[in-house]
Amino acid sequence: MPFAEYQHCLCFNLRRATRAITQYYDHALAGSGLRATQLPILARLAPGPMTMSDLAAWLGMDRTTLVRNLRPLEEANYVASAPRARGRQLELSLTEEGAALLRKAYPLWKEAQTSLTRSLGDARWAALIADLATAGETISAGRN
Amino acid sequence: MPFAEYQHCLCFNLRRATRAITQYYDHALAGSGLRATQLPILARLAPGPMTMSDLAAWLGMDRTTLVRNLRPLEEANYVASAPRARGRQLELSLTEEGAALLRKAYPLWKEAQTSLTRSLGDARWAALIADLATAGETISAGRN
DNA sequence: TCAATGAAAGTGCATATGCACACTTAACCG
DNA sequence: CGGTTAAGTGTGCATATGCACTTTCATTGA
Repeated sequence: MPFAEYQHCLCFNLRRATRAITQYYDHALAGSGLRATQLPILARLAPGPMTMSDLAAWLGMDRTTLVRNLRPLEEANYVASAPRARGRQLELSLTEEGAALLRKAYPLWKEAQTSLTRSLGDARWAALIADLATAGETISAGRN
Repeated sequence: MPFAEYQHCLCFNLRRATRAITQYYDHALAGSGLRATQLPILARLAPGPMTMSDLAAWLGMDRTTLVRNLRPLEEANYVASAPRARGRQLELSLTEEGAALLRKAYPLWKEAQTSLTRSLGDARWAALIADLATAGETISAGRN
């Protein structure tokens, strides 16, 4: 009976850890009105506008997922979208409210980030993230 | 301007990697009719029945999330639920169809697992998963 | 010029996730 | 015996995720 082997599923173990850590950041950010999943979107737009497709590629998520994830951010006026000259491209930009929210969330995020970093130490976290990136590149290379 | 710091958010990097790896397993399992998220549920029930709460705790997910995740599995008759004598407890068990599906999915899962394992090697994956478990325990300990 | 092509964005569907809250019932207690 | 408490489960809401398919529009080519 090979069922015990499923317990070592890398996908499952990763998802379980990600659930726990996402909750941790969500609780830390609770007072800010931002979720852990929304913060990277705003942060990536802070240096300057981007198109929808480029932002989705950078975030490593399906383009159509980003369409929905942006909706509450646009309704709250944290992100603005405007058509660009070329083709149907949309230019997404951070509004002043969005920038203000990022500044407000920063200490909450920083506290969670620092505290979680301490659990393993900088070096091991860096290695872990680098390893995950390596694995991610390996499997996307396999699609070519 | 501290916005560049957000790029190193552990939560974001974990979530991005998890998205990629979940897709990888989902594609590998495509022919089986099972998703990467459903496989651990069936696998955990294979050795014997469990209650809803115990299963949710083992999976490390919110109990109410499990209620929904079980719905398609019950409708497809892979999992059966029956009330138990004590309290309102529900006893969840794998049906014969569920067990058959697990057997069918095994080679597909095994191929994905083996292939992904090769990307870093056994040792580094084991260390990575162990580190994530350590971090997870640290942050849940902080809630007491 | 106009049809074909291709790029960019959006929709419908199904599942995944967790919080706040409600419901049900067994056990416990006066 | 009746009221309270605690445990176990389910619902409503909002967001997260990706696939198949559609829509829109600029560019390319005959």
